[in-house]
Amino acid sequence: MEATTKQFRKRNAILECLRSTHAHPSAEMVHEMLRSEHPDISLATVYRNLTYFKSKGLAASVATVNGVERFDANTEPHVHFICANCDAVIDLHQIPMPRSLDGDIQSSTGCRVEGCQLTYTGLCGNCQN
Amino acid sequence: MEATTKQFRKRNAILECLRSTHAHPSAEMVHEMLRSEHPDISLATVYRNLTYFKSKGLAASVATVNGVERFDANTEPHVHFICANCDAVIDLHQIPMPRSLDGDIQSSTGCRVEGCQLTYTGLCGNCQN
DNA sequence: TTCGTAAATAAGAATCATTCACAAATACAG
DNA sequence: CTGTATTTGTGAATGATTCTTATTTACGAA
Repeated sequence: MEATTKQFRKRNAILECLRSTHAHPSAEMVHEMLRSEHPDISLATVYRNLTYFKSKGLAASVATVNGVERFDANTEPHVHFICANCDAVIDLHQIPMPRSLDGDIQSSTGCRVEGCQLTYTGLCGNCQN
Repeated sequence: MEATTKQFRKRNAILECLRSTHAHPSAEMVHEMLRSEHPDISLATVYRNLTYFKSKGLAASVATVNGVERFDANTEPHVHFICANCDAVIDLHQIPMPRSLDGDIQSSTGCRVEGCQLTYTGLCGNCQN
């Protein structure tokens, strides 16, 4: 059975947790989410595996909010909105990534563009009262 | 005379330092730059005043590179390039801020857009070897 | 000037997120 | 079953940033 063989290997649990949410959790949040099912999981294990997933292209860090890194299992580049009040990180799938000027950047500055991050800030619906 | 009255008030020195560069320095870098002229300046003073300048709209933090906050005295929103190798933060004045879809974001998600950060990553000219 | 008060600072301790070191537990090949 | 490589928990270490406190400096009023 699947279930019995993964008494161990919390790595899977961490990735599944990341994949199960669109909240772009921090390491701390992932740890908290897993504590009910894996009461003995260590915060270091969460950090260790998040770093590992990043290196394998299975996860990405999408922002640093108040000094805390936020992760996403969706590694397709996409745009985010960050609420200045509640620190929510929200996907904005409807906004395109502005990559059409990469060539201009290269020719005018010599910089070779490999990635791009577009992040809007403001107040989310809930925090506008 | 101006010069004599500012034997003290390192606050001015910090702001002038920030205004004199386009390197988007970290607090540590500002501290380092000022140490020749103000040998006794404290790192806490640099942090304190950078926070103060942000609150007064005289400076902005433009990015977090490897966990380190980077500052700019140019508070006009503009686009940046961050070199993945040398951590340089470079202005890209030729790229426009993508703000034309703010209304779409508001209507489709309820999020009220107040700011925006567009950051490209890759290798700067020097680091391409 | 001299005093009193408010603002700014230095120094170092405290905090917080993240990483590291290492020993114990687990997986897995032979 | 045995030996080796991987994964993990624990707690210590690190590094950036903030806080505390006493000191210094600025500056207005008497």
